[in-house]
Amino acid sequence: MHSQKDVTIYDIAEKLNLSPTTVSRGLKDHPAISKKTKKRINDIAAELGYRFNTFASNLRSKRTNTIGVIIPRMNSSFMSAVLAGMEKVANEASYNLIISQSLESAEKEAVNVKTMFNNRVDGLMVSVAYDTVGVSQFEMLLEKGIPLLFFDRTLDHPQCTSIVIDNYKSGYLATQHLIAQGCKNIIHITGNLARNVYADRQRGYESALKDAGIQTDPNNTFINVLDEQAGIDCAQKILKMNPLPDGVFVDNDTCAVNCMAILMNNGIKIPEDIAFIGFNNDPISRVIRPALSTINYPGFEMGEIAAHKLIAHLNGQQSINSTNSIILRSELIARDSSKRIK
Amino acid sequence: MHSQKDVTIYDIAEKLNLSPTTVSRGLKDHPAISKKTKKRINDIAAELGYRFNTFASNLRSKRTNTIGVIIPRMNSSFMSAVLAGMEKVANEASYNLIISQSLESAEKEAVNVKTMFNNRVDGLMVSVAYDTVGVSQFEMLLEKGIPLLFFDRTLDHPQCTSIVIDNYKSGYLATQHLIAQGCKNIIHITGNLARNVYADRQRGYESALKDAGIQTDPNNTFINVLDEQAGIDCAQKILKMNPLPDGVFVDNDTCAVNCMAILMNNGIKIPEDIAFIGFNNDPISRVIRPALSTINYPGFEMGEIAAHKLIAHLNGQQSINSTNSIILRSELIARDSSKRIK
DNA sequence: CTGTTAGCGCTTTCAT
DNA sequence: ATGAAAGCGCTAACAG
Repeated sequence: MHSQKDVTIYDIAEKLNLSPTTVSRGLKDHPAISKKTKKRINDIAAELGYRFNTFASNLRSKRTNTIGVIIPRMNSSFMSAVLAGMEKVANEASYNLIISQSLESAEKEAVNVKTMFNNRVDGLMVSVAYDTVGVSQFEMLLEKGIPLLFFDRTLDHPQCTSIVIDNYKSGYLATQHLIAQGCKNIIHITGNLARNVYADRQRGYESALKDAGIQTDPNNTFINVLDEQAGIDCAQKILKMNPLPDGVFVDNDTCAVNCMAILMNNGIKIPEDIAFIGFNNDPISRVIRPALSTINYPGFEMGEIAAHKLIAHLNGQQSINSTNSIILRSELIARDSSKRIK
Repeated sequence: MHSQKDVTIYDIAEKLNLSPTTVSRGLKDHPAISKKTKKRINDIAAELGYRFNTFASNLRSKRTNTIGVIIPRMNSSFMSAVLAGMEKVANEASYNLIISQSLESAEKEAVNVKTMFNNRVDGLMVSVAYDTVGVSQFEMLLEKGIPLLFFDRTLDHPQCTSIVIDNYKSGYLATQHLIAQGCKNIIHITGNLARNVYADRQRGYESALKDAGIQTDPNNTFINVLDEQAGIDCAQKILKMNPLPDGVFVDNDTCAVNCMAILMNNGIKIPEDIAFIGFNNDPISRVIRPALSTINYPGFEMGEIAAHKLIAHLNGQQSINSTNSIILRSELIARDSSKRIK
């Protein structure tokens, strides 16, 4: 079923009466090799159908020029933006990216870490799964000195840099905005409070209520996985409330629009009856009617900065550790779903 | 900056007075090794912080258990579903997947193919970029006997299997549905007609019109990249038409909803003035109002089947070639955006 | 059930 | 500007 024998640099060397060393250098565009020799090498390589053997190279050189990325899911425009930012920076520095998904499972995440570890990634960037607990699954990397960086959904570790937005402030601003529109009974739909992003937004939500003299109510915080079904479920839950809330802050745009759709199907007017604000500035927030107010999340920039930090570390220019963490700016985008005051 | 020396199977062997072979087998859960020895090996491995060296293994064994996937973009729910289906099947057969994006660029796609090639993927599954021309960039794989399979956006090659939906029929059904709703002046917003998916849908569109005795008009086919901006641009173009069309068939839901949003902003009523039907059954089609009629695309199933076919080939059970191509069923989902007849 | 030997294809080191 | 020698860590082939 399979291939004939592979062409190696020895085959090329033999054909040209050169050493394998010279061929290796020639193929890598090493400065010490003459232009002419390089051309001969490359011509023969093409003619013989030579292909570079990454495994032999990595085995010998003990480096892979590969950076691992583990994310919960590939499906949001936010994540696409992050990955695009990472890929841009990595490519410019001639690193490859290998990306894997935990599918929000801590277990799969641990397997992915191990695979990345065995694949000798030079460094790893992670946004942790919904239910990840502790950092022990990452210790093997740190013991070997492999730099580990968290972005968006982070874990605390003195040896790790984190790149986040100011989730506390974002939560505060979102809630404050609803209050400014006259909302007094505001629900927060959020995720696992063990995750920094949700915990910080919840704190921001609570602070904003407190600063406005509004009592916080634990029943007004809904915790779920923030997907489409969760949005639908929350809508059902809201419809049963008495009195109805007058404002809803959802930590994810996709979840928010699904929730809105069900409420509107049930005769609720948005923003008149219930004002909405989401999170992420997903493209969906712009096409839905009423357009969804949201918090802009600079994903591309986050990806760029994360990759940049990691590569700076690999080049010995800067260290990965918790003192180098970065908080990016996010901002509120007010659209029709929250505008009750004209 | 980096790590101490790596622990190898030799280190483990020495500690236990075993041969490296036995250790290698023990770590792999080889049946010929006693339970007891296996346990000793694994315990010491854990204690020493041993990590398996994929490169050495791949170099020696000349197989990687890795399947490459190249897709245009990671950002649609359709693609997520395809990848999830592939990953499920691949994992069950203990293959790893490496995924890369062409970002719709034929050039980047060719680079990705080369990288996959150098990484010795056992097989490759590709949905080609928007502007890919010819199959020459894939010839190196075929020459080495590396199986190549196309899905969704395919190329014709006798040695390659393709997994597609019936795009002709889908285009026909979508158009026929609009006609059945009373539309007589129907626009088709589609992509590069060099791509099978768009060419086939366009043929279906034309056949449906013809069968209904409606004259086809080249000006009624809009060709673009089908992203959000394209949807907006198409809306502007439609607004300038006189008379306005009464039906629009868009080959992508995301593009469709953006187009609808602009039209509605300009006072057009959907479906009363213009009926809409999209393609893919993206989640967005369900939350938008009016809900978007669309064509369901069985992405997960497509991913499963593609991976299954490729792995069957690698196991010598079945061959990858054009005679084994598969056409999956897709179906029309009628929602409010096209329902003019009650 | 366990061991010996050799070599996968490359790059590093040291030489010239 | 080029080369010789060695070895990265594993597993296949053969042996017992």
